[in-house]
Amino acid sequence: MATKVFVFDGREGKAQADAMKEGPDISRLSALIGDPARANMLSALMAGKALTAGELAYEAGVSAATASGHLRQMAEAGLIEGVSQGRHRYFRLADEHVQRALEALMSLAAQKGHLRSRTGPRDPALRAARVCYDHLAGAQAVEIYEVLTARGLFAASSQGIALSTPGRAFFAQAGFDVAAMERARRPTCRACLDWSERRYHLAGSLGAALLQRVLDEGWAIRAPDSRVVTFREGGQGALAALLQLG
Amino acid sequence: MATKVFVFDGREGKAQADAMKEGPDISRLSALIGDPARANMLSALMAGKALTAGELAYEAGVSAATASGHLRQMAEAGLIEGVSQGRHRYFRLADEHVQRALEALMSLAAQKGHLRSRTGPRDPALRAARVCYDHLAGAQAVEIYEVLTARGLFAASSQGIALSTPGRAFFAQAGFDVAAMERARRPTCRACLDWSERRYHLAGSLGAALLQRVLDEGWAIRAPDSRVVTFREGGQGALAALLQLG
DNA sequence: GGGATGTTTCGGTGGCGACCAAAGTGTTTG
DNA sequence: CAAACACTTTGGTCGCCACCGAAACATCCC
Repeated sequence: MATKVFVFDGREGKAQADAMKEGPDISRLSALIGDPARANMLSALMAGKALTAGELAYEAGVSAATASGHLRQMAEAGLIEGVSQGRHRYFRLADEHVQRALEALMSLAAQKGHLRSRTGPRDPALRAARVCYDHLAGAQAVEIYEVLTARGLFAASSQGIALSTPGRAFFAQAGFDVAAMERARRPTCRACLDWSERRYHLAGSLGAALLQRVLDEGWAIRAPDSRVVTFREGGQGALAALLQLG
Repeated sequence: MATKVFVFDGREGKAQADAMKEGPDISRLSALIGDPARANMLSALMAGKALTAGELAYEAGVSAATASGHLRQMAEAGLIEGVSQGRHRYFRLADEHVQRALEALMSLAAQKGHLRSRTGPRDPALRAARVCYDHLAGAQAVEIYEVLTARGLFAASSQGIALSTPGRAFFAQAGFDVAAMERARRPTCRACLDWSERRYHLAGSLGAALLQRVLDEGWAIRAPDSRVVTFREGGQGALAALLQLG
């Protein structure tokens, strides 16, 4: 017993483990996400809409008191942000980093067979076209992204993807202020993994601008209490014409 | 009180929450990752090397008995895989999906200020060049990726990035069997977020082939007990010449 | 064979945290 | 102003899980 490598008495062990950590503290955030009630809240927030504390309590299946505690913890950890509005308090995911990490976890869980049920939203309208944060998602959005990609409008960049030279010209000609977008800090283009389709769609400031255009032009309207995007008669065609699809 | 929206009695709430889940069960895996001991083990495995149960127990700062239990749980959940070799049992991350999810969590934790200490590995040699799974990582790898990207060798694809037409020609001419890679199921190119640099480097079968070439040609050697890659005299230049850098 | 080393199983202990009810704070409505 | 509503805080209970020691396998080395 002379050469025992390390001793545990419940205290030294902990201290050593602490000293050993060098990377980011992955466990704190994961433990937060790991509670079923909190995970349900986060999943509900993945839709991109802000929800009240009461709605989140309902989603999680816990009492308002318990939910409040959970929300405080997640807000302190930087996973979510809450803004008070009257007697309600609205919560949303803090930023897209959180969204991306949750996406990765959901994708992993699905791939590992740890899924609780079917993939993605069951509502056909949701699968077809919906809002993801501030851009368009769903089968249509995936299709659009793939067609544009096949046309060579996006190039790989050190940050992910970016507009290629023809892409820059194309979107400028389509009426987007590409130059302003590329000056801003936010990435112009980002490939965002689609929740229901498991393929990519367009995000970033260009993706947001595209959704804005669709709504501004009245080609589609956003349902007030869901993230469904409903195209009006001719809206699809107008969007296809703008992007010169097929 | 006629229109009370929902009732909690502690049992209906739970049942309701279960029925409500539709997405993947994100909480199970997150709870596993959320324990500090398990998170330390996973962080240690992020280097890509297989480690024995004892080594992982030491990394986590827990007894061998406790570690064994943790490892069993993570293996059952599909996070890690263990192979017995003699009286040792070697564990590694199950696949690159796990790696990607952990990367996303580490990135998020770092960005949220939840880091326990400095970013990435402290060892300068590790920061410069190391192995990430089966490809090259570190400052050099990031630099290489950015130069190649700036030359337009990669294009955005529906799967992430892919070889552009000039890229395909370039690598074929450099002696890589590009056609075979693109026939295989594994993505030829993938942008992998670099642990220490926080920027992308090249992964996928092309990234693996590149590392293989570097090792085969004797331009660099892989240290036996770490993931450091040490370039020999002239190795850097030979690699730069192959890729026509600078 | 025997002894050292590595890993797992078993039994029992302890502590952390999720949970709710009830009371407290702030906001809207009548 | 009072009453209803939305949320948060407090106090206390309970269950789960990480943890260890000891013992049981398993494997290698001499």
